[in-house]
Amino acid sequence: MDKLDNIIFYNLEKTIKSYRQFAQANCLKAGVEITIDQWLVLKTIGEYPDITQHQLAGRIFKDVASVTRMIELLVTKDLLYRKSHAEDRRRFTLTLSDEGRKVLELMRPISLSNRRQALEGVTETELQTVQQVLQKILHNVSKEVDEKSV
Amino acid sequence: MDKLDNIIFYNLEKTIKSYRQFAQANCLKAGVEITIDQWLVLKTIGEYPDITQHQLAGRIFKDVASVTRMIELLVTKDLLYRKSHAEDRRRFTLTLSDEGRKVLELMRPISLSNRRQALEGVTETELQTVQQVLQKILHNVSKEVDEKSV
DNA sequence: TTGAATTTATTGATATATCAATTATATTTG
DNA sequence: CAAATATAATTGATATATCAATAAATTCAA
Repeated sequence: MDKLDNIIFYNLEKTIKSYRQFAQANCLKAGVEITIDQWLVLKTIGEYPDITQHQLAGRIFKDVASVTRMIELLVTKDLLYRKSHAEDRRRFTLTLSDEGRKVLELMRPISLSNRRQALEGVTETELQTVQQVLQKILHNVSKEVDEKSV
Repeated sequence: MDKLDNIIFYNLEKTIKSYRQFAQANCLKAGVEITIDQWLVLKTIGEYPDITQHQLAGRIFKDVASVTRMIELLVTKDLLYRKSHAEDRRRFTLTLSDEGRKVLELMRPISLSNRRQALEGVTETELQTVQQVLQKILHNVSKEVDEKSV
């Protein structure tokens, strides 16, 4: 009853880790030298060109400290430029380099195919249920900001 | 269409990370000084007293290297004993200390309550669907050992 | 408009993740 | 049985996770 295998969160972790390994292996196979996490950063910057590192961290559920270091790495790899922000000198403007955009292009079909393969045999209805349940859990575990102020 | 928010794996990660933070915070609140991962190790050793580190790593989807280091830490914290295995000198016998068992006891109600809170409003049917989908995904992304040998 | 509070980001310390190389012991096989 | 192979675990290197402390710039408020 209390066994790990029956615990949904355990299975969630197991699944997501397996998927990550699968996805990572497919990137390498396709010759893209980038981690899934680094891809997430690039992709998010692509979607939100004027994002702060703080917001970025929130989007990809990482710590700002991790984001700082990932960005350093991506800059070193010449996938990303970072320059001081024009209006707010605390911030940085993050811009994809040509190389960075190329990587995103290369990754698009790969990530599509990864997802398609992983979801083979899963119906649209099932998928919706999963998304709903995830939403509920997310809501349940998010800090109830003012539970006591009621 | 291609936006991160629509990707189920992105939402899986988001949910599991939020749950982890929630669970970790509740442990600390209850005064248990242990990470969720360390708890997983202890719990697994409790369930499988004669497990090898290699098997343990498999069970908790971690690398053997990570397991080595986590065990070192748990031994340092006096939650775990490690002694050479009687029959196979490559191995170690891992045994929970009294303190380790106490931590597991303390954690039981906490993890139950964590899960109950997190799953509030999720029906049994939904839960089953999720488990099914996870199983399918897991199957899809697991190495197809002999795809080509057909 | 100055001083306090807030925001943005970095850095240090420690834990975990992952890969590759290595060591020690066991097992298999020629 | 000795040599080759396999298994169990460790170690080093590098990436990421998380917390706390700090620094710099901005905003707010008295």
